[in-house]
Amino acid sequence: MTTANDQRILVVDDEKSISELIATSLKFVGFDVRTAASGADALRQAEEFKPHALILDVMLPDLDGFEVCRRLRADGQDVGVLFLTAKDTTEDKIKGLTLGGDDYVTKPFSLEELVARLRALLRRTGVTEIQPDDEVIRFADLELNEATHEVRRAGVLVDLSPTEFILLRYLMINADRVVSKSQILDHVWQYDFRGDAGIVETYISYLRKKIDIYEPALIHTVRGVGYRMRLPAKVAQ
Amino acid sequence: MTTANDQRILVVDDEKSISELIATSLKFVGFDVRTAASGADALRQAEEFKPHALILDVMLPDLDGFEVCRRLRADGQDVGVLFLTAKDTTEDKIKGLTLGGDDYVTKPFSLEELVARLRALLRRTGVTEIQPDDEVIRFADLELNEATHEVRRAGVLVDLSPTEFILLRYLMINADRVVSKSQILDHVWQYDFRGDAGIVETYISYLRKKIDIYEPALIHTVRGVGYRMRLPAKVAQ
DNA sequence: CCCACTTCTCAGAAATCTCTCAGAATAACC
DNA sequence: GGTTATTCTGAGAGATTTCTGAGAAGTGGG
Repeated sequence: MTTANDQRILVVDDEKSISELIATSLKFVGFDVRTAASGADALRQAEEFKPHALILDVMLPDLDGFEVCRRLRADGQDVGVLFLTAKDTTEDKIKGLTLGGDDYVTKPFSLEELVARLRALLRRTGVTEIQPDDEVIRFADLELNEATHEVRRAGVLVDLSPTEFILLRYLMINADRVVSKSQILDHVWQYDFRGDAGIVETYISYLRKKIDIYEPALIHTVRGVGYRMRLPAKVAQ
Repeated sequence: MTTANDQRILVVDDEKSISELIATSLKFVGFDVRTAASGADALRQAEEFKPHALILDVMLPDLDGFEVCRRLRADGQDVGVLFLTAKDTTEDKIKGLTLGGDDYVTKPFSLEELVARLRALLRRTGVTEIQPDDEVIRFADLELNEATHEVRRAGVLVDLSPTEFILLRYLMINADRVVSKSQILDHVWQYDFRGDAGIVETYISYLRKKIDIYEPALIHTVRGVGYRMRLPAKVAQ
């Protein structure tokens, strides 16, 4: 399911908890990951690691992220960059980032969102072969389009809120596998969410009311374990 | 979306931030770009790079842009030139010196505007294969003509301000995809704009009052993500 | 110099989303 | 069948995002 890609990503953040969180997630979905904790370190590692993309905190102890990016490019390294910014980063700093295909995500983020954005960036910067349909995830008669943000069930447009969209994508990516409520919480919600896993139940309920009003139901509860997106048919086990 | 074209553009400006900004944008939309920081440098590079067009600041440390242009032509290089001028450059000066298919853009510019003008120039100077309808962008019953700057909805002429026009063009070029407010800001507004992304909301509102008074509405908000131009309820697929 | 137009800011209204909570429903277990 | 643990779902408070009108400031034409 998680396509083998072997693309190299360099994650740069001085908070180790953050860079490791990201690194773990990215490795899990198949990327080849390294981390750096400072701008200088990032430049050094980029040199030899030749990453396809960077995930780069703009707030670093030495050089800021923009400077790192500038130097890399000056150096001829043509990598896409996904910046991490604090929510209150002034807009003019962020300005101009989306021009070369770069993008930014504000902290705190959800891992699903980060990965989705990273994939979109890799797609744009053309490191990977263009697969036009790459932006559509399908399961049964469910269809989720990343580029247009459209979701259809049996061809009918379904309107989802941002969280519902990310949750559904997570379920679809993990189709046929059981995912626990805490897994969902960890991936779909922002990493600083302090609430209780009960919210997942609420959102599953929202989703069902929007996409499982059609037959057959696709979102199934696995009592005591979590949820699983699947078709009914399966006879045994 | 970004058509492959492989046309060579030489960007000449002594402010590195400007030439890099332009280069990044042009590369992203598929041009083959080089930069030069002085008139002499420009002449040297033009010699070997054989660009299809130049983007040329008129204010250069050594030779001014017009002189560069003159020498290139004297040298037999038949390239189109898009001049960059300060806002207070007298118009006569420019008009007198821009021959044939040349054009000029005043600083600060918006990147969408720059790219559009560059494309128009390439079209005129015939470096590229003629795409007759290239100057009219259509979506549903909306029609935007680059050459005449006319916009029609359902055949009816709609009067737009300059910013509205550029914004609408950006939305139409990206029809069916979601574009974020920062993307819009980066592409449509002048690069020195210091305000916040809220202005995009205001202009979307202006546009809606001018083009979405007709049914069906074409400009749709994707909450939490951005805007998207689309027709309603495409049934299947 | 005035007028028309445009750009941009701001702030309140409207829309929508997030999250909590608590009782109802369901499944599991004895 | 009764009991307990788990999940479902509706209601609602509060937060966030978006929309829009009003007006200040800037620009260019006549």
